[in-house]
Amino acid sequence: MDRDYPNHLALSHHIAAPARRFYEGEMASPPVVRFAPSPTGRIHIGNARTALLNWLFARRRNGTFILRFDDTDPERSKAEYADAIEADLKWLGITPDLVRRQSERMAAYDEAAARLRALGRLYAAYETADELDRRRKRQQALGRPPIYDRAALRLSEAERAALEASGRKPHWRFLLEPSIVRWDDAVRGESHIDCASLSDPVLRREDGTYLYTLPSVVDDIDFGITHVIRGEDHVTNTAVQIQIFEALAGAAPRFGHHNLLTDAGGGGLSKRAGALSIASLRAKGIESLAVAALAVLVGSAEAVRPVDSLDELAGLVDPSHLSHGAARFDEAELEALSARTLHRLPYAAVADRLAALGVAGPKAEALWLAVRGNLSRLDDAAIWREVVEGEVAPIVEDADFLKLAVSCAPEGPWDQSTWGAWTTRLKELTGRKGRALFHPLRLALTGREAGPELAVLLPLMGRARALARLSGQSV
RNA sequence: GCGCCCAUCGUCUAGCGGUCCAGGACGCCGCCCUUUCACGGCGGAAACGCGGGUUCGAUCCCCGCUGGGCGCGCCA
Repeated sequence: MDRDYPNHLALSHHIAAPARRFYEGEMASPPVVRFAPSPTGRIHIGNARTALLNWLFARRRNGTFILRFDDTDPERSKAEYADAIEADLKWLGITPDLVRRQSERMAAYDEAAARLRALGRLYAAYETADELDRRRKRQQALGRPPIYDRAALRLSEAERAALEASGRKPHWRFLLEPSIVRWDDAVRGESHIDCASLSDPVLRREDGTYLYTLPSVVDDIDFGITHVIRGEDHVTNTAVQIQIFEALAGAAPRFGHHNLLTDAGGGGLSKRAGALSIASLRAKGIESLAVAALAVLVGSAEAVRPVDSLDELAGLVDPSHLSHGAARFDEAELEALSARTLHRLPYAAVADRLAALGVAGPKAEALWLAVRGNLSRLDDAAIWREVVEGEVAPIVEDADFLKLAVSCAPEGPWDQSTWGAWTTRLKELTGRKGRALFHPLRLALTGREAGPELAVLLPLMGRARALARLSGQSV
């Protein structure tokens, strides 16, 4: 890093000093990563994958995770979206160590732009957006790559003066060196991009505002980012950014580009981002732990499986174990994983959420353990609370049989062996077995076709309630 | 159109020239727990895109084709 680069914009006490060092071979100090969404909408499963990969990476290595809002586009950025994104991340279990906004750091970008200009790497260009658009289309039509021709560099002083005199304001482009930029990608290994095939990127608009590229690099430098983990839609940007990093700081952080997700049909995800928004998954009652697990495990060498915590998940995630091709994200698989996640959650992990559903008190844990294996969403625990201690309208399929069941009901108190003894007696009395024996009882006792084992439900339900329901009473 | 990346069971993948008549996970099917639905346990079916090379020998290396993802913005 340049010695003379001003340090005053760097994060001070928030981040341990060693974290400011850029990546150098094997990691010596805890990493600093960032997730940098633009607050122009809610996040979907694809964004969540990036956020989680960063968070889990930092978490496992005692690193720092920064949430950085790339809100340089004042037209589209909204504070409400930023808040919503933070809420979505929190639901996933991600709490940033630091939150920053690019809109608050204009001075730093001005300073960096001035340095690039002094270095001869930033030049004024006067084409209008329309002109550039037409030019691109013409190049495409001719079968040529749509690359900026650097006409601005060939302007004479007189031409430039005339343009300025006519009121034209320039936008500013970064002068790319025509080299092949190489880096060792944390996911994809040795990578390279030929910058001769790229346009000089516009860093600053004619109105003085910045595009994503420069602020991103400046922030990565000033915040001491050691690893940039992002989607592979950014690989081409990497070449450009490495050149800017080198111009500004002498070195670039380590990059890792994870594979992208497609929808169940194999198409790009952005089109149906709404359907797979974190908010919608949450509204459907999907477990956040399942969303997190599938988001980072799919498309990796690790088997998709339920986890008990994000820490456990962190142990399963490694950038080098991600595959390089797009992977399918199937919502049906998510729902199945969510159910399996639920089936193993200990009471302590869900006590608060259960209490909010009205499942609390001394019997709450026993109820949870009795029903969790049967749930596909946690909210359904409330149904079984109703069955066990609330009111249920029994379904009477065979009144005579139920009457017989009442007449031979064991005396209390009931325990887990009660059900077996009771049904064995009924079998002897009627010769019934299988579905004919159990189905009418389940229907009357719970009002439902399916559910947890009655042997465990019965003691929780109690003798009086059970007998009343078998008699057709709603209790 | 040009560039980058990818190509193994339905899906996510392991495989890094002989160890593969290809391993795991989910899903599916069957059996068991149970004399019910579900949960759980056990077992089974199921794949190397196509065509050329290289090699004694290709899933693994090279080329082409096909298919797919991404990029080529005064978006991020």
